[in-house]
Amino acid sequence: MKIGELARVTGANIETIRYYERIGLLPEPQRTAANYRSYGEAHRSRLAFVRHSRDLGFTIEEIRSLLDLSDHPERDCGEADRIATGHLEQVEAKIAQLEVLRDELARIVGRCRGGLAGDCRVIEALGNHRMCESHHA
Amino acid sequence: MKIGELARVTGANIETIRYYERIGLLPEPQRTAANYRSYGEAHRSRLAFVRHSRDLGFTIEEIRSLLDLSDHPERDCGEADRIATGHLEQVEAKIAQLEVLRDELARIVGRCRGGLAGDCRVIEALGNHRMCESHHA
DNA sequence: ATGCACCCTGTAGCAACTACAGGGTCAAGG
DNA sequence: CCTTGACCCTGTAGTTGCTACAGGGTGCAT
Repeated sequence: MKIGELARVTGANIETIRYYERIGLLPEPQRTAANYRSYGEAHRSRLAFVRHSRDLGFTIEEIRSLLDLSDHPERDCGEADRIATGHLEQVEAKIAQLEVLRDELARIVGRCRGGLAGDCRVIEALGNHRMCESHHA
Repeated sequence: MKIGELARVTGANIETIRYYERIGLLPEPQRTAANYRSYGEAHRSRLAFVRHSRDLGFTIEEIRSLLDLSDHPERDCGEADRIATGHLEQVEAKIAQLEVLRDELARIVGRCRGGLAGDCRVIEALGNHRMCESHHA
């Protein structure tokens, strides 16, 4: 299959596929006589792994390690679990941080009663951290 | 006050302050005889506004608009409210998205019972979206 | 032969910084 | 007087994970 079809079946963008190849996440595929990239099932599956991991928020470097484990079935699974657990913790931390922001923003937005910028509570609050209830980031 | 002191009192990084000046968020300050930047209270307050807004997750362009309103007290406050409300909605959307990821990750991580990578449920799940319960991003 | 969809390489851009390299300034201590 | 150290300057390149060209080639149908 050519790159366009691989893009269609995986939902990835063509440029992204070439980018993954360039940074070594995907192996260089064979080429047709016309120098077109030619992919098989192994490539499709590897790209699906990468896209799925990216959708779950793993970084490229984390995915590199996960793929490496996947390529060496004799290794210990603990590393994969460690990466995933670490990532889960980061996601949880990010959620917690965004919730603080959300509450602070909601408080600020709720103060607007319309009128002129000079009297605006929103702008005033942005200039003055002491008006905040919590110590967001 | 010189740039180092401004950085200390606002918690911003020196390079970031110069960056804000370069992109026009902060006005060019006066210079001392030695060509050092020299800041006053107006700069401090403007930088505090910027840092606070960034901490709340506003983009540089949103902050540019907010600063513009702050510089024109006779304008309507509605624009500030519109920006803040829009941003709040984005934060809420991001939280919702991360919560889906978190649940999916927790499910994947929970499957690991140790052992070899070849049998690893974590790696298997990453390669296979059909094992997911929800349609995360 | 010409239009069109597809493919190629290589480079530049995005956000919002951060990190140098390579230099100047200034006050205190020996 | 000289050096050491802390500070400041400009300008450029790197970060992450793509995305968007520019400028060209290929392959098939009309």
